[in-house]
Amino acid sequence: MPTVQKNVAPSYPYTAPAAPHKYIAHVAKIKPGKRVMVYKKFIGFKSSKSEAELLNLEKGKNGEYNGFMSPATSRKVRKMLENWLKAIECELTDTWAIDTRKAFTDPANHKRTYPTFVTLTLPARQMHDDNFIKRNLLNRFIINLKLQSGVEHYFWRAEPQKNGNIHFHLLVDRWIHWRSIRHDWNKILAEHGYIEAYKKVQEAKHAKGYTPDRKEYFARLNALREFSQHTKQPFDQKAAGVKVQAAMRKAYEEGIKTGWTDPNSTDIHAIEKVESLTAYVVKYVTKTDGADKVRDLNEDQTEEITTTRVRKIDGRIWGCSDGIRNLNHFEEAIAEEVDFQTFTYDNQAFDFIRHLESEAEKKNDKNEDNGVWRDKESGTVIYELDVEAHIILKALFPELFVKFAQHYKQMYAELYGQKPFTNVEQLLCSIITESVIMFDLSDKPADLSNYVQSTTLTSASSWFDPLESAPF
DNA sequence: TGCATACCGCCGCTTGCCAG
DNA sequence: CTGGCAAGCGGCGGTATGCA
Repeated sequence: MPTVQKNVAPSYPYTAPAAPHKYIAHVAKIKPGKRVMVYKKFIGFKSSKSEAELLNLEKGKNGEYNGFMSPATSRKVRKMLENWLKAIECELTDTWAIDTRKAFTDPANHKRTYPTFVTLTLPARQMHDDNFIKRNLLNRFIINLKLQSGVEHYFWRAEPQKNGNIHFHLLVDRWIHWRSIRHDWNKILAEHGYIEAYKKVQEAKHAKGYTPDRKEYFARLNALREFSQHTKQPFDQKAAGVKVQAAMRKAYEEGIKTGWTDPNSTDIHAIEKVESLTAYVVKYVTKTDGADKVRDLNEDQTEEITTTRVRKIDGRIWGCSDGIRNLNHFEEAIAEEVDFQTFTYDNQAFDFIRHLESEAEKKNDKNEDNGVWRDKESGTVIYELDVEAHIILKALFPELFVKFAQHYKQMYAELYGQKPFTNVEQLLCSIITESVIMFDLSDKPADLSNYVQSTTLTSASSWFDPLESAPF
């Protein structure tokens, strides 16, 4: 390996070190959703810091954490969640049938890894500081989920509510009944006085019989509207209003029945399609809370905006299990540069990008970018597709689709232990019947499922790879 | 001995900028 | 747009200490 000086960027024209120095140049990154990205990726040396950058790092030392999620962090979180949820979806839906709805409504699947999105709130005015609540309430709750419900991986996000209370969004990987969640959370709340406080407030409010709260009504209505917007479901305001009123009335009756000891302090969103869930959850948890706005303003404007933004959360604003921290998107080199000579691959990743290019050209909309974002300086291109990337892959580039699918199968195996891949056979079957190109499987055992099950999955190379035998 | 608290090291979250 | 980067620092978690 040639010695490459660290922290010294090569000047251009760059004199490449002696062979075998190389770096991968153009990489196609295929995301779980509708986005495909092509960018240059260096391997072999680190870039240096400019003086301006070093100066800024110096400045950054004095900077205080502002309590908001930075754009950089929200990107990081988005990446984590996208890939985690995709790995679970991949396992749940076997062959990635387009209709994932069935998989998510089938109770049989409730025993498997299954994403559940929970919101935890305080039913009374916050009585402890943020870190106390995270350490003693949220943490306890997560530990309980792990012990009782078999939750393995989780992600949480703390946010201020409009009323100033801290509240949490929690994403876990097991199906859990809402009643169980509410029971557990309320039990923890009771130990810290929140149930007693809630009871007092409610009894005072309804001293003269049922007195619905206007604010609560509109808050609930908005939540419903927001969810249908994100999931692209039609929204009927009247019907939603009736639904909310009924729910509030019912909540009152429940409150009376339980002596206000079982507040609706938790909320679970129904999951019908994981695609919409991912988008919804990611958008929900990576909100920057108007942090960008605050940063863009000059000093005399800042005060005005400051009064309208929600208070800052003390300490950590998000957390997750270690396992999902470093999940990566699927990427494949489409062209490789060795000593700055470009070699173009004759592979499906290359063909796929060429296909996206020609599709973009076909659109030919005036004054439109045709769903393609380009940066001429760097050569980075981002394709916004009309459908999920894997749908195109499955139909037109099966070889690449298998690699993409394997990426998530592998990810799932790493997250949830070594399990027999009972789905690989189905996966292959679906590709073989649906796609134009056939795989040559003649030198593999006839009974694929046995072969696959008897193979341990310690690394990517140790398990069945149909491409190795494919004569491309 | 068992539990609670204190301490401390290290992990990981944060920042803006830049290269690609 | 995305990923990588350095380094401060909050706080997590493991370990030492204190105390009954």
